[in-house]
Amino acid sequence: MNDTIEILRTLGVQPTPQRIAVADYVLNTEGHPSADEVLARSRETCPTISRASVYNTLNLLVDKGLLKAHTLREGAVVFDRNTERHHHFIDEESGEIHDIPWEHLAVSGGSNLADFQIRDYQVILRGRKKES
Amino acid sequence: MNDTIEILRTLGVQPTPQRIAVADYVLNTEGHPSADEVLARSRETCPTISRASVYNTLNLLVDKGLLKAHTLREGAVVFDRNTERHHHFIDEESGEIHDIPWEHLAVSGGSNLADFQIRDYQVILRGRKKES
DNA sequence: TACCAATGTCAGACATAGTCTAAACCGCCA
DNA sequence: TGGCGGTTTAGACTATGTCTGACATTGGTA
Repeated sequence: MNDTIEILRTLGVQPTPQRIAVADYVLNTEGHPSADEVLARSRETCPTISRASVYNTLNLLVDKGLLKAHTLREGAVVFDRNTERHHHFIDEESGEIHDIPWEHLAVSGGSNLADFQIRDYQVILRGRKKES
Repeated sequence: MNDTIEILRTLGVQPTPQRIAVADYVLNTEGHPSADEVLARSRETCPTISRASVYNTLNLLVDKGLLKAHTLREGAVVFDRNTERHHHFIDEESGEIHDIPWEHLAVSGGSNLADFQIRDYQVILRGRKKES
């Protein structure tokens, strides 16, 4: 919470209660929430926050590089506090999205893609998470 | 066109003018059109077709396995007549989506993912297509 | 302290993707 | 002719996301 305020200040962003509520949740979750989920969670600590402020803050954090937006789900963008390169596993039953560390998979054969300048890539896996 | 009618019949689907217009376009394009693009193109041959019929037909073709739906673009699902396994390259300037043949890339390291039952996967590449 | 400009927030309007519904329509068969 | 499925249609509806213009808050300056 105090950390969150500090982070916002470091970015040169005024730490308003609304921004703190959004950042505090979204930067401290392992999940991949949609804007709607962020809105709901932010209202727990800042009940009057509006949809517009949530979108503003999320887009701000993406611009500042603290957050990544992925279009992994149908219908809604999800936000990911993990900004390092990584892959994604999507559980087709629960809809849950799990991060897969970059080192866990290797992609080879890029030399076949001479026509393309590749700036970024990731593997998207789908299936079911085993009970654990 | 006659082929398209035959394909629909084989699926046990009544070949109506609307379905023919949709299928004829979407099964014969190399691109990755959104529902909206399919609507516009279908109206060239069937001017009265409605949005609902386009969605109905597209979903029908997906159910029947003739088409795949991908959430690669923000805001809209795209349809892909290529139902074989393959990867995707997304041109970040033009937004164009290109198919990458399955054999052109290899993904290794799946043994690190013991917690997951993987049913399907693909590599998503982003960057710029070189002039050719 | 008082003021002002800049910055933020808010509700609601708007745009767009997609689904659903109820009525009309069509081809077929009696 | 009349009826019966299956199909299409316009429009209502939902949801995600952006935009706008009014209002609130903040920080700086005197």
